[in-house]
Amino acid sequence: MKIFALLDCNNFYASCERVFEPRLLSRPVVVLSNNDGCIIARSNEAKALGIKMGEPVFMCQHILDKHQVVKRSANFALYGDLSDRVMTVISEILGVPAVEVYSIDEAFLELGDSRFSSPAELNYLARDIQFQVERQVGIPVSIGIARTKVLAKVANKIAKTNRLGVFSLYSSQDLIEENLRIDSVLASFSVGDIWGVGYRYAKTLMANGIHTALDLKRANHAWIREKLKIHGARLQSELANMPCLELASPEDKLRKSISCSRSFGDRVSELSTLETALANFTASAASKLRSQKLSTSELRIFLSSMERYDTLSTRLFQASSSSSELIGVAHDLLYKIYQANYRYKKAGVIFSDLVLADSLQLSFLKSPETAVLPEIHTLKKQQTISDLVDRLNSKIGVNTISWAATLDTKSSSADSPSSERWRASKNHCSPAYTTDWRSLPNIS
DNA sequence: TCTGGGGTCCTAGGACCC
DNA sequence: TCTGGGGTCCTAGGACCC
Repeated sequence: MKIFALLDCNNFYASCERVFEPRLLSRPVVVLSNNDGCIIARSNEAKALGIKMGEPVFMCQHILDKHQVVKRSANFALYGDLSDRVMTVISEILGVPAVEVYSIDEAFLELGDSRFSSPAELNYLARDIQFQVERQVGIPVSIGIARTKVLAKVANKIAKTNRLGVFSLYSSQDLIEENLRIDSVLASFSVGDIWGVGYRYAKTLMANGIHTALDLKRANHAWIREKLKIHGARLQSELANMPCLELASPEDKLRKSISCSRSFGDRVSELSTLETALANFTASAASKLRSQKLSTSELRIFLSSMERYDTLSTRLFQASSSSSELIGVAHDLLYKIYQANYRYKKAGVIFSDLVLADSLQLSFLKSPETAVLPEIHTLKKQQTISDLVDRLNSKIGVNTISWAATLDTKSSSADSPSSERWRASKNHCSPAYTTDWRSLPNIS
């Protein structure tokens, strides 16, 4: 029987900000969403002040001011890079046969086999992992251990809230004894804190007298199956220490969609501004696509204003990852759904039906536009241009070279002090210390 | 008097996660 | 006045096929 560990970085974004700014270590820190609109991460000190996750900044401004809370705009270039480093450290540790990167700040680890490793040995291993990540990357982590993923999540939550570092629900080779101990833990674990039980399910469950994880485990299976569907059935099994979720393999983890969307810094009505914004989103999503060696077969765009939400998608004749081609497609869709007289507040682009670029299937049919058969060398040429742009930008610096359509050249300087009104404001952003040469920290 | 069975594909909506 | 962004999965219903 396998044992799972869930490793979770503590207050990840706030901790990332502290790696290069150690003076923040004892101060309350919050990280803000795009447009500096919402709180998306808090240090322990900020949590203690009562600042809530997802809270709009203007609603807790008084607390931020009063306690001189340090604000940082989200710096995903930095967080993504530190995340990669954490995952690399974990996967190089002996005694961890497999790793599933679950999110930017979490990973499930497989920790050998209960027939060969005692609970004490696995606790020791987890302490070592925690130590290595903190020493090599500078990010504090908590680890939960159990025989199922859901229970490992429970254990992790307990490790985190009680600042234990490591907490295990795999406590004995004797299952009966272990299950008794698990029940005592589940009895004081809120049902809404279980992984997979969100706001709505929690409401339904509590309205029916199910308040703790133990209540859920013991609830009528058919009723749970009806209300929480297949998901609930799995949850009950996992809570009962019977694994039914496995560690996902890298193939399972292949992206099914890639998107890029933004709320605008200001409301936008002009078509030319929307063209520029969508070109930027498309170029950014296409570059993500290429970094994962994928091509997209379907492109969808959406526009939203106060009054309406419009979306339109199209299938590509031939899967592509070429920025210039995809920008053209996005613009064609834009012209079909754009309506003047609306003040748009957000737009985005979504690629789906992704295929691995190296197993690209060429069409046997002629393209409806050009009436020629797609040829491998024209695809290669487009690919080469995009690759070159990616290489220059990663070698010399972000935006060293960009697509003309992404530059705002049309709007006059008269209507707005900034020609990029669609761009969100980011007034408290730390440098991209680890991903841009120009932002390399100086030590003097 | 009698009206099947087995599919696929697509979309929208709803739930969840970090 | 001011409320993010990027994902996944499941289900139901409709249109359509033979």
